[in-house]
Amino acid sequence: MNTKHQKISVAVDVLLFTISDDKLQIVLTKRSSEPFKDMYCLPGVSLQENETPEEAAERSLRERTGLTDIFLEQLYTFGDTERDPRSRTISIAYYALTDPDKLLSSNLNEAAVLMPADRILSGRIKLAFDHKKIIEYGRMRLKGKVSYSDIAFEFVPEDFTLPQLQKVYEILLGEELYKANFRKMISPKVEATGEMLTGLAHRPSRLYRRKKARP
Amino acid sequence: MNTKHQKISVAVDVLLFTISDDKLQIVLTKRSSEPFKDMYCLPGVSLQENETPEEAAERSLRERTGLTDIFLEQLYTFGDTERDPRSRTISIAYYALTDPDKLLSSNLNEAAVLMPADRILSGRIKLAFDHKKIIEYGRMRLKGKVSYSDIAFEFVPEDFTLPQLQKVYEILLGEELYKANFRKMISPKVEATGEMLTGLAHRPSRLYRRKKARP
DNA sequence: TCAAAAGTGTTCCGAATACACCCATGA
DNA sequence: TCATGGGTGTATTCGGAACACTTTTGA
Repeated sequence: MNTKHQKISVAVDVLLFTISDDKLQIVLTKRSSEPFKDMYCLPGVSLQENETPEEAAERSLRERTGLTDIFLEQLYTFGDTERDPRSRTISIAYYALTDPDKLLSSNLNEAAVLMPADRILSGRIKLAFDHKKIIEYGRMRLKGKVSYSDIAFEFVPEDFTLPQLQKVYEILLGEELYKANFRKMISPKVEATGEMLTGLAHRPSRLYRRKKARP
Repeated sequence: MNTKHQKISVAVDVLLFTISDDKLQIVLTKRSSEPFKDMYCLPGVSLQENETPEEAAERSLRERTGLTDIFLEQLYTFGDTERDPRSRTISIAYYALTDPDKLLSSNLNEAAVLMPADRILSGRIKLAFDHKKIIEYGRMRLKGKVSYSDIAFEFVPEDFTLPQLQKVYEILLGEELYKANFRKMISPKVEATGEMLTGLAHRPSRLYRRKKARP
């Protein structure tokens, strides 16, 4: 805080993950103006003088997807000097997680779409700015966090079956898991609701709920 | 990126950890002007238009401690609206690690001091801005990373003994470790130099070096 | 009655924990 | 010769990986 006291633009971009269609998906919006007109990018806002970065991220989420009160965490701050061709802009990136039911039931802005993460990461879809880099970083973080935290629960509804939850873990980790071992690992964290999920051409599965306290 | 395109001040603050005197220590500088005149704070600079946040962090390190080429990683971006009483300023915080020998042999700026982390975290030393919060966050990250990465090596010289390295682990983790088990855990990561550290009133200890490749 | 997926008990293995002991030096 | 800390082998425990099996439904 001793050199020239410059002011620069600060964006807050949100990387909203969900899992639907057995794939990890990301919410993107289409740019309506230059630069990168008509290309997809992450939903973002410009940080206002009177709001915190987290509030800006919540605002971005609310405006684009109608979602509130979902998992939201700061990801990383991207500050390459050339990342925005208009003017020097840094981006404080956040990532958010939601189960797809919440996403579809809320009023998803017409300009927002769901895109499979694989399609973006394989480079088949080009994104504006350095947003592909942000997604790569977020994908890594997500994978890293699965094993030592409970973020996987953010992708399923309040009541879920263990096979559903196992599928979420498998998608996030990118590998198949053994059913018996997965259940042993997860069982201290969940409790049966007593309900069943029926209607499929095989044995019905119990519904579970995330266990609250840890006494 | 659709609301008012405001510009705000961006600081880059560096949390430089080292271990000396068997304690985790942090480099602080004393503020020479208002606000918070004469209080300690983290060394920081104002992000310039033509540099990345990482470059700014390196610049701050170089100016205050003369250190270059040490471990440096982005920590978190702090953006409370009231964190700087002068004007809206966000801080991109980085943390850096070094062994104390490098720190002392380099020209430590006269305004910079080493302060034990405990004294700051216990609240006995008041810091300017929200820098205590930054340190709390950095301390957590440091502790979290010890177990699943090799950051502990950053705190010892190139050649070190296993008891020295064990002490580093113990300080970072805040708990004592069993010698035999620590050695089994660490041995795949180190190789003996063949040298010994002698001169103490007990059996000399072998010197080790960090193993490079992982074939 | 059979395919399909849910659900469970048991063995196996390796890594982390705990324990017990020996070794080399300076004073 | 002994206090001090360096250094090492072995038993034990625990959790994850792997395996084998039973159960319940719709078609």
